[in-house]
Order: sequence, then C-alpha cells, then structure tokens
Amino acid sequence: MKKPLKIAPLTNLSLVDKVELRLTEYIKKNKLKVGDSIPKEMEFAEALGVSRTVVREAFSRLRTIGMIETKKHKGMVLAQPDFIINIEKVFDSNLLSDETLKDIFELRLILEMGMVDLLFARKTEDDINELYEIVTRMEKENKDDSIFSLENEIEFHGKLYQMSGNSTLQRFQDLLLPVFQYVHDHKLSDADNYMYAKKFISHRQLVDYLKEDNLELFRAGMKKHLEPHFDRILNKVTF
Amino acid sequence: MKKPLKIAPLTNLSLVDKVELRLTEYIKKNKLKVGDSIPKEMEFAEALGVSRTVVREAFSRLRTIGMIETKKHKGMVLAQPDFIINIEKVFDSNLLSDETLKDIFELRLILEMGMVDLLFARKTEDDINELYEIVTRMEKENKDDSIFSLENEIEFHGKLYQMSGNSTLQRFQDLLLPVFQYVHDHKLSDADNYMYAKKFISHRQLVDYLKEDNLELFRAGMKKHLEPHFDRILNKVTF
DNA sequence: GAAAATTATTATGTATAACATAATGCAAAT
DNA sequence: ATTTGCATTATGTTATACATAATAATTTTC
Repeated sequence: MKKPLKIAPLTNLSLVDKVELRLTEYIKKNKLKVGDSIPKEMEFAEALGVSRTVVREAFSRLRTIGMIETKKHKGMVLAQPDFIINIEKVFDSNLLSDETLKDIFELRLILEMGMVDLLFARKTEDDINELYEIVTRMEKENKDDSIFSLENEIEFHGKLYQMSGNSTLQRFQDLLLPVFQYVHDHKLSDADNYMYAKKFISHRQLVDYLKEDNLELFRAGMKKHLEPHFDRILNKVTF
Repeated sequence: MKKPLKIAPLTNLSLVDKVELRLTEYIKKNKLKVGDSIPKEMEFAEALGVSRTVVREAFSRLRTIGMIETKKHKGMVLAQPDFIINIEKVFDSNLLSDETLKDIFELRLILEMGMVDLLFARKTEDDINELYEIVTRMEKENKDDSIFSLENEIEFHGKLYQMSGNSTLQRFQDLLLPVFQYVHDHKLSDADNYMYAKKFISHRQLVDYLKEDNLELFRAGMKKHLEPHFDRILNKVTF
C-alpha cells in the first residue's frame, strides 16, 4: 500500500463543468430574474471561446434542473425552478437504496405528525365538512375500518395535507406516497397487518377531534392511527 | 375569442426527449442494477438511428439527475441517484419563489415537530450527554439564551436530527437550514425578534425532558421553543 | 522472469460545419 | 382587414474529425 503524497489534486473539471459554472455565475452576476431572456448559445460560445457543443451541454444541464426553459427555435428564458419535479424523476427510476426508501417511509410519518400544528391553525369549517363526506364514503365502501386500505388513506390524508395550506408539502407528499406504498407492499412483512384492529383510531374519530378543535387529542389520535407503521420501523422491520 | 377546436394536439417531444424516454425504458426493461455498466453512446445511436449528439444529450440529462455516472473515457455505469443533491442545486440558484421559500420555512417547523416520536424511540444516553455538552458550551458563549441565535440553533437542532437516525432527513434539514436563515433574515420583519423572551423554552430544558424520557413535555416544549416562528407564519408575515 | 516502460486500443470529450425546423414579424395577396 | 406566403432567426439535429485519458497488450530493461 503506497502512502499517498500530500499534495492537492488538480481540479479535474471538464470544459462543460467550467462553462456550467460560468453560466450560473453570469446569471447571478447580472441579477437575472425569472422570465428574463438569455442570450443565444453562439454568443456564449464566442465569448467563452468554446464550441457551441459545450455551451449547449451546459445549458442542457441547467434546463434539466429547471433553471431555464427553452422555447423551441426561439430562445431561452430564466425559469422558476421547481424543486419537486427533480425529485420526481429520481423516484421514478426505482434506483433508490433500501436505506433511502426506509428513510422516506419514516419521513411520511414525520410529516404527518408534524403538520398537526399547521393543520389546526388553518383548518376551516368547510374543510372539516369535506372530511366528513370523505369518511362517510369510506365507511360505506369499506365496512371494516380496521383494515388498512391505502387508497382510502390517500384520499383522507391528502385532504389533510391540502388543509395545511403548504403546497410544497402537499406536492412532496404526493411524491412520498408511492414510495410509502411500495415499501409497505414489498419491503414489510404483512404478518402484522391486522393485529392492530383493537387500538386503531378511525378516520372519523380524527375528524371529530378536528371539529372539537382539540389539538392534543388529535395529535395523540394520529399517533395511534399511525402506530402500526411506527411499530414496524421501530421494532421489527428488516429491510 | 375563437372557440378552440376539439382535436388533440400533436405530441411535441423533441428527439432528445424521446431518446431519454427510451433510455430509461431500456434501463428498466433490462433490470439494470446500480453499478451495472451501460453500453457506449455509439451503440445506442446506431440502434436508435439517431446521431451520437442526441444520445449524448439524453445521457447528459440522466447524469444531471444522478441516474448515471460516467468515468471519463471509460464508460458509463448506473449510479445510485441521490435525490437530495438534486434539490441542492435548485436551492443554490436563488430562484425559488417567495411562496416556495415560505413553504420551506414551514417545512422545517413541521419536521422539527414531527420527528419527536422517532427521536424518543432512538435517543441514547450518549446522545443526551452530548446535547448537554452542546448546551453548556452555548450558555457560556451566549449568556442570554432568549436571543435567537441561528448558529447555536444549528448545532443543537442538527444533533437532534442526527439522533433521529434518519440520514435522509438529516441531509434534507441541512438543505433547509440556509433557506430558513435566509427567510428569517430577509423576508421577515425582525421587530418581533425579542418579544418572546419570557415564554422562551431554553435548550437545556428540552434536553432535560429528553433525559426524563417525557415525550409529551418535550413536544410541548419544542412547540414553545419554535413559537416565535410559528407565530410569524400564522399571524403577521407578509412575504 | 518480474517490473517498468512503451504502444495500441477504446470510449468519452471537444470542435466545426452544415442543414432542418419552427416561431416571429413583415410583406404581399385576396 | 384578414389571411397567406416568405424571409429571418435561434434552436434542434446530423456528420465528421480529432483530443484525451483509461485500460490492456506489448516490449524493454534489469
């Protein structure tokens, strides 16, 4: 085993890397705002003394992360980057590690528990009525509320997220749900699926707490409601 | 105003768009795993009947979202996509809308409140001792704990996130913090910065609750601890 | 014969030139 | 005045050639 020399490595950035840095630098230096148009590729190529190929690839990266948009055959404009959309593709790829999947599974529980305060601050009478409608419909379709039904969960909890008034959270949750479902279906033994029937807190009960404006009971109820999931990640799950 | 014709628009995908789809399709169909090597660009170009340029740009996109990695002059391999790193770049761009920034500000509060259950499930004696050390150091450096000091917050709360045992959450939080600071510094009037001194729950108190294993007191304490931030987003903030 | 140096091969990285395509504005036609 | 046709323009795409660095195969050196 050779001892590595104590000398800093040369920066091994490709030309595209450098150009990408220069472009973002350009955008920041010129304080370009969303909607501002960006000079054409050839101008950058000439100004930077590189080929159009390189400039194009650098812009391609910025386009991929949503920083710019190009109108075909027209030009580029600075865009409002959508940080959720970038996550979407990665999630779609099915390449996330089990460790990350487990983290995301937990993240959903964290969000669900953590949003309670916002929820109570922003809930309206209409929201609650709508929740009751959802619950009533659920009860009709599925007599035994103790059975875990993810579809029902989605409608109910989705409404809660919407009520939180945080659309980033809501979209984030939309992303998390498929992962949640996947982990639930494939990564967890479903031997315990039905063992919590007794403790289970119904959706209706949760809405009741909302209506009564009883935050602490709701929080405790939500915790109980999610208990099967919590138990799994805390005790028995081996990924 | 002309009434739009009832006819479906042509799909207007660019060639690169189509190739990108084909590539991800190829990866999924062949059930490629992380670390598997990917055929060279020319093979795809020939097989798809397009130029190498197009294939390169499509791969460039996949590389940008971390789905593949290319060893210079060697070849490409399927990579473990890191969904946090994608968010990072967007956050760096300083182009997020005020609405999104506000959402992220809230998101941090949600996480902080929601992680309590995991925290209590996973905390260790060592963790708590380390927290006491941090708190002691903080108190020495900053006599008046009622003053909101973000640097101290970061060390303390960072430790909490680490204790949660969810590294995705931890990295996510690392991303959120600068945004939180930015919003705090630039988007909120600091007129209210000091008005909460009385109610403020000290960091030490929180650690005490942890040591006593009193989850509910800790949760209530954390809520109080974050109260200034909650009040802002709920009452007075105009972005 | 083994280690070191050389060379060849290979796949990505970069450059250049040309043409295709579609959005735009303006001129021409009805 | 509305539509149609046309020139312009910037991006989209192709083709070709060469540069570069990692790897393997080969030769040289001791």
